[in-house]
Amino acid sequence: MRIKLNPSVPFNLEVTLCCGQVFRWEKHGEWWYGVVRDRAFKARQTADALEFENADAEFVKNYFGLHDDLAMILRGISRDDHIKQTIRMFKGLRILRQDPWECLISYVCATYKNIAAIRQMLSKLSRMFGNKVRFDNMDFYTFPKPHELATASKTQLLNCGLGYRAEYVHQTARTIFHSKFNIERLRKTCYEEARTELLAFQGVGSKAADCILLFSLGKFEAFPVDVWIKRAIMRHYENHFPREFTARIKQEGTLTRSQYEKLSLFGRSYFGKFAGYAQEYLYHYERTANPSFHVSQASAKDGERLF
DNA sequence: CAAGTGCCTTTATC
DNA sequence: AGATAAAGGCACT
Repeated sequence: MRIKLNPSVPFNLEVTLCCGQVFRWEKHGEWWYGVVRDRAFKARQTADALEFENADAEFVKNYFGLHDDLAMILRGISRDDHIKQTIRMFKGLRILRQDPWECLISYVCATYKNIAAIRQMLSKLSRMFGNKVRFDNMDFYTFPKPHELATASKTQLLNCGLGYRAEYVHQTARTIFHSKFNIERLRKTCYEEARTELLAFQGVGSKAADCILLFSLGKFEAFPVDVWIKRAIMRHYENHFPREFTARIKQEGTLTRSQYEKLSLFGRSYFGKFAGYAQEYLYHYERTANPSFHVSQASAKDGERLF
């Protein structure tokens, strides 16, 4: 099956899957393979279409955010030359609609880890607690359900490389399972309210909450601030802050809660209601513009480890 | 190749 | 409010 793409609907599958918003996609040959909820499916992009198998068109459009009017969004966030530069380079990067539960656990695991390590943790978690799905003569695994992680032992979680995050995942999974918490419900609440509810979970701080809101709950004003975004702001938007503030931020390693809120609020007010899109373009630019990124991509073993 | 650094930070405590 | 420490372990330098 295929979805016809035309130039007025920009989409770039490769950039969308490689920009660091999602961790479990794998490329085998020409195709990208992913597991979303209970279904394994594959997709590839040709000159004028998005081709896919084992999913219906509406599901694919929804998952890849093809309903978002990206051209309009990009016009809206084009506030200065730097963001325009990132858009020129990565036009077609879209924010996925991930499953909120998987997204929640993913970003609890993601704290203070690099992307390669995050991929490894989530892969092990799925292999150990998820269900095997055969597709194209390969084995894939669904992401474990709340009850599957709630009943996981501490030792098993540690074996997945979670470290001190094991406790957070355990706690959060139990809370969700026992209270029958419906994360999807947060789609209908406003950004602030949904954020407050997410922050109540163990292991979810400001940064993780903003990622979950942006990547799975349709809160496009969310502007997650990690080390890369902090660097991007210091490099290109320093003059939007008092000198004393930026001086302190550059010196210290980690952001305090109030420093985080200031940077994130800047993003929301400067870029507007689709600030989250701006964040992804800035993030990907900051990571790939760093020369060491290209070196590490080139030297990485193909297939399993990376993408 | 060993040792060091950094990582899409959060929590607990003072 | 802000400062401080601790938390594993993988990947890269």
